[in-house]
Amino acid sequence: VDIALDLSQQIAAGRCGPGAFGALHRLAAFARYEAGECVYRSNDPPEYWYRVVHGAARTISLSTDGRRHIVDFLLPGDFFGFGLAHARQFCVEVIHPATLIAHYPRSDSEELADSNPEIGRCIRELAFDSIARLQRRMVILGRFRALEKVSAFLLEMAERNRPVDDFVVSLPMSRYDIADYLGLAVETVSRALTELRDREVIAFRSVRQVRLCNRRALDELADRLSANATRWLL
Amino acid sequence: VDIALDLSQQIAAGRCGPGAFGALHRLAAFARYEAGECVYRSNDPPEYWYRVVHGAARTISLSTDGRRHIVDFLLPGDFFGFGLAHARQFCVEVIHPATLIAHYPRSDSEELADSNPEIGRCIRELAFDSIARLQRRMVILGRFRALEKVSAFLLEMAERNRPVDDFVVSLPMSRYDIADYLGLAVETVSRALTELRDREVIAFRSVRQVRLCNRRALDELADRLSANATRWLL
DNA sequence: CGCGTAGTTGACGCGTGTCAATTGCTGTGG
DNA sequence: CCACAGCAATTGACACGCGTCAACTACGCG
Repeated sequence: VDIALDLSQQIAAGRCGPGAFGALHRLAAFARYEAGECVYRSNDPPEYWYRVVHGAARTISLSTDGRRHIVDFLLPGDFFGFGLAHARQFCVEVIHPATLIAHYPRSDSEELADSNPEIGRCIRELAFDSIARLQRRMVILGRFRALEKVSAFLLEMAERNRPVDDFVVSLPMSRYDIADYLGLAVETVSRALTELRDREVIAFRSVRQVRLCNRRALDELADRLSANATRWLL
Repeated sequence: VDIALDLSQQIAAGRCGPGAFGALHRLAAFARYEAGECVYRSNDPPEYWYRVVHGAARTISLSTDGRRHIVDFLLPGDFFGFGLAHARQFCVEVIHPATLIAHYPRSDSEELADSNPEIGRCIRELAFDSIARLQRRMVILGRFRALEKVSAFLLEMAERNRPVDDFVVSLPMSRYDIADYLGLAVETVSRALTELRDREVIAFRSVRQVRLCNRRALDELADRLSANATRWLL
């Protein structure tokens, strides 16, 4: 386990000093999962907060008729397990082989957050970031056309992959997962991707490695929420 | 301003003692808005946290082509303005006449949260609840059929209206708002509602007051995420 | 009373879900 | 090494739900 790399990742990503995170990290236990394994199921007692160290996982919700919806993808650096203090609504399953996940005992972490303002602030910031990300996803899901959704998805993944490469995005999840994430059918995802390939907006290095050839076109398709919508009255 | 009512609301809804909330409340300034007014716009400096005391508002995102998407409805008791510490992505507009909103200066509140663990924990809980709510909404948006979305929406509103009445839901927002919230066309929302009325699942007391006649049917339509999906392997 | 906006209803076409067939990839065992 | 199984991914054909456009009604306000 490369804790050093791990730590620097966190510090780079967050707004917390190394000292504070050190204290939190001392609470962590690490566990390794294989693809398909369950980190927790709905209704499991909420004993831990978690963080992905390496690999990838998905947060899923199952409806009674068997349909599945993926609520979030969890990539290295992402904390999860926050929202389930009162009722766990979702399961988390690992989707990448040899995924490493840090467990933080909930009550100890809460205490630490109470006694150490820096940690407390840090957790708040993490939660707020989570909210911001979910809200952005909300907008993507609300979009109508499949091409926009898929474009936005690729940009989201590119953004969250930053440490690796800005132009080559690796997709640790299957097309089915992407479909359930975007609320589309697998076939539609596939068609959208080949459409983008034909337009030479993206290219495939392999099935799960996409190169973004024309970022600008992608941005236009995804129609990144215009931060310049300042002049709106009403 | 009925602060007493307001406080008891908070205490009932949250997991925070009255003392802690009192300290937070002493920071609050209150402002009254008319329908259509803007609480903040994207890119405004993030000076405050906010809370709806009375009335209703919407969090919206505008795309460059003019389409609008409603990210969240804000009802009495809801805190907002959390997610924008680093970049404000959304505007918040009031949709109900004479809406009252509490402003909490951000830096003061942060300090208070740092120095008072009870407040800190409280804010965390609020943020976690927010996350849970957003995740549930994510599932609704991911659903395919319009009828399911609208049913789920009605149930969500019923749940958030609890103080008023479990069976009569008042909708402070227009059909257009509902449509933009669910990622549907106005006409589709309208059709779904009349469909539900014809099936005698709901009845209209007025255009914006819905009575839930057959909660069970509504639940089935919305297919509340089965908390009983315990036996899932994979 | 007349205007404007919100809401409903109808007709129609497009996008996407569904079903089915094909191809490609990966791992396993002969 | 190849054969085969099993799954992931793609592609095509078709149906249908929902977005679009348009007309009409209902309600509130000056």
